[in-house]
Amino acid sequence: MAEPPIPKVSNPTGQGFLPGLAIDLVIFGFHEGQLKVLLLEYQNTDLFALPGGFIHTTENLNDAARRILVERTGLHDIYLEQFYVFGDYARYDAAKAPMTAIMRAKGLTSAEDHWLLRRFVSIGYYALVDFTKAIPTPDVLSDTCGWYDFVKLPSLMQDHGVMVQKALETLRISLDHNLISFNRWAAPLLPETFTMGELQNLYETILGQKLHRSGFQRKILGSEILERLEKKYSGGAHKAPYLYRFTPEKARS
Amino acid sequence: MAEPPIPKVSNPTGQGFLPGLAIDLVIFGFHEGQLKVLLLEYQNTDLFALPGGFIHTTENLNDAARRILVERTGLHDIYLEQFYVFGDYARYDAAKAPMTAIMRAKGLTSAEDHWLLRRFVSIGYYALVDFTKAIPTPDVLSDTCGWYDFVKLPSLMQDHGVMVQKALETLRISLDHNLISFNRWAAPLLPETFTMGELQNLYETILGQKLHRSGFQRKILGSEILERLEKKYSGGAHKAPYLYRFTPEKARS
DNA sequence: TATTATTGTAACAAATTGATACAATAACAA
DNA sequence: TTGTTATTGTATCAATTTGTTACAATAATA
Repeated sequence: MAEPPIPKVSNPTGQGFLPGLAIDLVIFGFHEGQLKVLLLEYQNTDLFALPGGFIHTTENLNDAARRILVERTGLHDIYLEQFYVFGDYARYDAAKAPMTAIMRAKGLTSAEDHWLLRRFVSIGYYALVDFTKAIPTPDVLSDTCGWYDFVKLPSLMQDHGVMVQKALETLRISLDHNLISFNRWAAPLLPETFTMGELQNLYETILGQKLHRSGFQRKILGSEILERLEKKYSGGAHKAPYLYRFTPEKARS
Repeated sequence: MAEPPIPKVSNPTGQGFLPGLAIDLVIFGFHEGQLKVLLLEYQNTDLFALPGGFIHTTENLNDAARRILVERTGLHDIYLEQFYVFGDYARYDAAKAPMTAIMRAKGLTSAEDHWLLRRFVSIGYYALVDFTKAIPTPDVLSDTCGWYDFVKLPSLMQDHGVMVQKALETLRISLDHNLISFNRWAAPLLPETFTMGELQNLYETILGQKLHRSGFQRKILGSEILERLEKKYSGGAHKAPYLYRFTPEKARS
């Protein structure tokens, strides 16, 4: 984040950006059994899209992903991970109509050779946060920026639907591996301390299937990523569950 | 592979290519317990490098990877898979010296603003073949193109060493999943029919560790990817092993 | 007809996972 | 106080998978 963001609207030649290369973000949101995806709507269009953007000419790719997240959604300090590059030529044609509409809505000339209408290869990054803690704000290009239920996503621009699917596959495969990273930043998936039930609910929501309570507890406790704290008196008419927290980095082997 | 390859040497502006975007290939070669990597040496330099190249403006990314493989190594019909995008800005500086040397060796002007000296983001693809069946031929840019033992790789240009490491990690994690794909093309890792021992040797070489014979057999037979054929009379003073082949696609569930 | 090397598989132990059961409570209601 | 209820932590046992060892089968060769 070395450079100030270049206002995109007043950048008719795409100067300062790596040409032909974009980043798109699939930000999954979780809370109490719900899975959502962060989408934005371009002004005066009916198009839903993933937040995306371009890479500054002197910027690391991973830094660009983080910057784009901030600029387009207002969210910051979120753990992002690469998952795939989308580079079919057919993306180009698929992008023309929606991009022209977006530009027209913005009052931009949609000259045939405008840089935004050229072919782009897009690098996909994904993240997972608590959507009640990550309140997005639309940027200057977007009407809205908000959370949409995964089970009833609106249809998305271009190949963004494919991106979401591929990101979810990656997330499911690597949930164990990335859980702590996802949780260490702003908008963590779980509060500082949480119950085993809350953690299991997170797993079940992401994986889209029920897990056996006993086996889950055994697996998680066996992995030694958790530290048990005092009990939580929830007010419910039942035994109070223990609270846990992720073992601080320094204390792990 | 719609377009004829553009001779790179006589392309002083990089026309016809997506700017700033490259593909680099980590081609692993296996044979009888040895693991190798395909490297090339640029003319009149001491630089070893991964085969790489650029993407035509109307070409699918995955097609570009296959074309680059053919153009730079002469190998064709090999299953390639994306594994990571290398996009740190520091790659830029790291590339300057070697690229200048390569260009000078080629008699090219190394003007500061030459397109090859600009910043590139590189998409990594990897593959796994039998290096005795995949005989590479150097292209017009390279002195040599050949197989190098993984355990004593020469030091590589720019961040190509990091790429090899990352590719191997990916290969190890997804060997089960991609084995049949790697084997279905030219230069398959195993002959049409092979013994269980040969398959186990492949696994041990890629994973870099010994596996228990009994357990390996159980796992592989249990996965039902193999069909047992007649025995192989090897000439050795011992019981003849069965031959196997991968179950043809159509016969699998 | 032994000998040797290697293979296929059985056999058993050890470890992991799946399923069920049950004791231990917080809160609440009688 | 004393049930009642819901939920948690864990024990228990079964089922499955994995790790290890053992052994019979058997080509080539001496």
